[in-house]
Amino acid sequence: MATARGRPRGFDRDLALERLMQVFWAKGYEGAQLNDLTAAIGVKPPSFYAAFGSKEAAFREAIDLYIATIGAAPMRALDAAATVRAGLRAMLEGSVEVALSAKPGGCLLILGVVNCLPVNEAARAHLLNARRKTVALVADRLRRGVANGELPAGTDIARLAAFFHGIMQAISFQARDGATRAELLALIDPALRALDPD
Amino acid sequence: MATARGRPRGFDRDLALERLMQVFWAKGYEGAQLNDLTAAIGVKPPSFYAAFGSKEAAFREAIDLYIATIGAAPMRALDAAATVRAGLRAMLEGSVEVALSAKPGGCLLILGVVNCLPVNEAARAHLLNARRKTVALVADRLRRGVANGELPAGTDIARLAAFFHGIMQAISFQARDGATRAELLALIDPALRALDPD
DNA sequence: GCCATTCTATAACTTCTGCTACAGAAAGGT
DNA sequence: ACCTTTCTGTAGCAGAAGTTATAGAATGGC
Repeated sequence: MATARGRPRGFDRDLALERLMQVFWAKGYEGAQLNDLTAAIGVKPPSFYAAFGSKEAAFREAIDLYIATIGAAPMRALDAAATVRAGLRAMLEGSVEVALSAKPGGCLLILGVVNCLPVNEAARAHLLNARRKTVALVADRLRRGVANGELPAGTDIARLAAFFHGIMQAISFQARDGATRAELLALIDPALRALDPD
Repeated sequence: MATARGRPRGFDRDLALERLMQVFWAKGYEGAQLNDLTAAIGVKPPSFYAAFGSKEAAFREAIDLYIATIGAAPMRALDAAATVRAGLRAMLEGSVEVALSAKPGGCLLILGVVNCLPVNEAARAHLLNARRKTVALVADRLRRGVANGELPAGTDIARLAAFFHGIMQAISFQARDGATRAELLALIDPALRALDPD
């Protein structure tokens, strides 16, 4: 083990990353300015760059942290439930809680970069990739439902996965627009009708 | 009628506004830089400012034009159809066409400003207001459906209106993420299940 | 022809962006 | 004690953002 050389860092990097995540969550990638980021850590730019490399690298780390912590709960709920329907309901209810747990609300993976300058296309691509993984997890759960006979054999997995991901996007967007918990939860029942037999 | 005094404008203001709308549509409010806007008209900044006042004023005009032209078609289709179900289907299909009719896709009212700097909060508020009007139009159509007996008397109008607006948001987001026409249209049938009787 | 009026282009301004050169401070190695 | 290594704050970089002062060009009115 190489012992720590040089002057030790004056702040907790893990805690700092958590705060960076909060700032990116609240303001989006481009809306989060270096001022906001460094102020949230209580540190000057050189320390920020020494610890995280660049704004984009910090964003990627923040995204990974978000996926591992905040975003993981709804997807775990999806898998843990006994039935597909209960799993999707739990996932969507979890998404509502996530969307309300920060101001101004919504999912970082969905809202973090929507429009961006060409310079920041890489950050957008990183989020797009994360969203695709979300859809894949929903598809996996649906596939399990077909395998164990809960859903009919001819079920269009991709279509339903995209649909329920669409409901998550709607929850995020409406939370960002100031919807209440009751309003967001009210989106779930109509959506679950998509599982009804023909 | 006061006759035109002074040097006449060297470009067609209406055509220019249409091009500004296209740029805002493609890049969003903050993503559309003055460079892009003036280049799209073929004009230098002072002419832009003489004609439109400011970037934000131009955006508001572009939004109004979008609502009156592009955005009006789905809402007209909603009203023109014989039944609520057919109207909602036509509205959503129209939204798909709108979302695919420009690159990189999606609705200007939904995606034009998502994250923004505090300075640009007014532009965001302008779009938020336009979205509320969309929801109100859907609610009106649902109310007509209750009035003529097509929907049950106890129907939760606000809930369903928010839900179908959520589907429009999902269409916009997924179009922006590169979904095909078939994928976007596949969101509609599951959504219309929300109208099924209990 | 000359005036007032209005549009246009050149060129710049102010402000802010992400980022960094520099010098000093705080630690371990020897 | 001294060197190396690494973090820290001050101060400022180059570039781009939206916007505008200025001077010139093009029209109608008289």
